[in-house]
Amino acid sequence: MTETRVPTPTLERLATYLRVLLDAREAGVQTLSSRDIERLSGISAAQFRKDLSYFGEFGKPGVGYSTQQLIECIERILRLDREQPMLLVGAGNLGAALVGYPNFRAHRFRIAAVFDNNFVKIGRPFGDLIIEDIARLKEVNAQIGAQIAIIAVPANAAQEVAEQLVDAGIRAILNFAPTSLKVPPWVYVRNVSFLQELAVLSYHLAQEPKHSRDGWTGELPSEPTRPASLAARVKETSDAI
Amino acid sequence: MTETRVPTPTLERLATYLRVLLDAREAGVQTLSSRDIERLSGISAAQFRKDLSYFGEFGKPGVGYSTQQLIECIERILRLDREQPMLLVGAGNLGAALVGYPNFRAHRFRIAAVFDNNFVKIGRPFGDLIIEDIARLKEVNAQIGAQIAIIAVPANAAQEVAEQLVDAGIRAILNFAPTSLKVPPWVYVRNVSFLQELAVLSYHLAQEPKHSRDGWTGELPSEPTRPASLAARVKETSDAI
DNA sequence: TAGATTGTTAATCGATTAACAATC
DNA sequence: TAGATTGTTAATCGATTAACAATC
Repeated sequence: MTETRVPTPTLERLATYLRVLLDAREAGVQTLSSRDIERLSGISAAQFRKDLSYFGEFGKPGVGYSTQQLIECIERILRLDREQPMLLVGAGNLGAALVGYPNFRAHRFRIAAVFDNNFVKIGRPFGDLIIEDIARLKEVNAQIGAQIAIIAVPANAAQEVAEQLVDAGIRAILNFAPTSLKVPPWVYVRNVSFLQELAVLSYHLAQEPKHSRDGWTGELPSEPTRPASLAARVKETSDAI
Repeated sequence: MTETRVPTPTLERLATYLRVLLDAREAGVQTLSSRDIERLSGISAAQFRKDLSYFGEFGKPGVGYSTQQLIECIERILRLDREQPMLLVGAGNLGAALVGYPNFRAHRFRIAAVFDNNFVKIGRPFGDLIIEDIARLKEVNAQIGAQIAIIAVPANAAQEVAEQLVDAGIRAILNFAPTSLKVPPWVYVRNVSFLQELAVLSYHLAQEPKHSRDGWTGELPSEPTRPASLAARVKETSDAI
């Protein structure tokens, strides 16, 4: 692991590689080449190798990468190899979706406590948890020791919440509120904005499609749809995210 | 509007500028300079001017930008100046959060129909809507004419759903399922991955904080917390996102 | 007018892609 | 060994930043 700064896009792609590798392991695949990763992820083989090169050497020339070993390496890099307790602030619809999100557990993320300032909600059950008073944030986190928090409150409350989180020892925040948080330099923030995503989609509707429909055969360039039975698919979708 | 390709980061920032401008208008501010935008958004004045330059000239040298006019221009660029019906697929927790998301309306996004394949859910109310059978997707959208759709189903069902959406005339997809969708070239996809976001946060916990705590006074570099009364704040937070 | 601020150009920075010697 | 595929270097591409003439 050299001391070069790792580009953020590289870190984001690491999570994608991991997903592909986990699928491959599930399917019993022992080894993958960078070309295989390209096919499965849509990210170029060169990009994949360059991304990994920031962290070390993980493959064998002429052979490829051991699925199992690479999974372990990426999990270690991303710190997914240990339990990661998180605080959730905001017991609304979005909070409910996050508490119920099934995929967190597989990556050892766990929402350890949920907070709100609405006295009607405090004390009520919320998934497996009980909604705590936001005023008890620091006190509760003294027990939990979470370093990651999720902000799922309205924009006008988010800055106040962020300051309380920092005071409680949080060092990384996932912010769903549409506002720019001001935090000290040792706290890392990532913003998720549904409106921003939709706005970018919306912009692209205005653009004349550069690619015409002619020539589109319905053939997918690679990785055809998995041959799942209708029954299986029905079962799979039955519980939406 | 020149024919230069607009960088995606520029489009993403446009949504941020708009948010700041709407706040400013709300506060009665008539005019803003690029420096003001920098202070309010955290995005540099040079970046802001460069971003706008892809679309035309909107300011007056020596004066700045008319809040109202710039809002209108950005809304037109992002197509937020008209009603935008959307389809939602997946009536789970996340779908519920999206249907209940209050900020969509302000930007003229509207979830016009929700679909699921779980026959237990079909026909049930979901927010203001009734959950429709996914099999009726094309039929229903023939009425609605939505061009944007949101996928909020599990990963293993997402590709199948995407194909049905494309068949129903959808041209832009916001995908919450952790999988790479294969779609024809005239369909624009954006992915939102909670796990990816958390993984990047998690990585940063491992890094030794380059910025020490020393020298942090709690003073925020700019835009101090709004002076809202406690009562006001309590009211504000009472309904989480 | 003098001061402020724009829009744009040029310089810098950073990320992606292509190519290939090393090596399994 | 011959073929395949890695890790890395150099070339390309694209986005951000800085600087400044134009202009209100």
